[in-house]
Amino acid sequence: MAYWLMKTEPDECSIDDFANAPNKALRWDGVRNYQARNFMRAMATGDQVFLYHSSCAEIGIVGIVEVVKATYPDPAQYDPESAYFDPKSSPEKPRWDAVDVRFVSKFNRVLGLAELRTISALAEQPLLRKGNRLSVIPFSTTEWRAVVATLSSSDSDNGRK
DNA sequence: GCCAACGTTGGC
DNA sequence: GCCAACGTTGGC
Repeated sequence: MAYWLMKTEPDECSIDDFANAPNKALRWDGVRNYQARNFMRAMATGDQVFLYHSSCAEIGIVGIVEVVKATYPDPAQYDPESAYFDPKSSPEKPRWDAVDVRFVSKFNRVLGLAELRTISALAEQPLLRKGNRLSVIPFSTTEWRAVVATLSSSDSDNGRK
C-alpha cells in the first residue's frame, strides 16, 4: 500500500463532500498536469490519501480518503462542456486519467501549513517547497506516520472523529 | 489583489 | 532544441 496527498480547493470539493457521502466512491478528475497524472497512474486500490485544502481560509491537511478504483481515462477530457475538456484528447488517445476515492476520516482540526513545516520528517516534502504546484504528491511511510503522529499527540481522540 | 514560481505553448 | 511569452497555481 502506498501513501499520497491530493490538493483540492474546498469551494470545489472539500473533505465534507466526502464525509457527507461516507460510502460513496467519488471520481477524482480534472488533473491536467503530467507529473500529477503519472503519480495517479501509480495508485492502487487501498492506497491512502491525505486531503489538502488549498487556496482557502484554512490551508492544510484536513483528512484521509482512500483509492477504491485505480486509474482510468477521465471522461471529462472528451466533454466540450466541461472545464476540463482537452481538444487534443480522444477516446482512442486519452491523455488524462481519473481515480475513484472514498471517505476514510476527517481530522478534528486542520493541520495547517505552518505546523506542517515544523514536522522534521517533512523537511524534504515537495508539498512544502516554495513554489510547489503539484496537486498529487507521494508520501513515504515515514512522512505519513509523522503527520498522523502529530495529530495524535495533540489530541485525546487520536486525531480523528 | 499581489506576486513568485512553475508548466506549457509556439515561433524561430 | 531553445527560450520568451503567457496562463495558472497558490500563499499571503
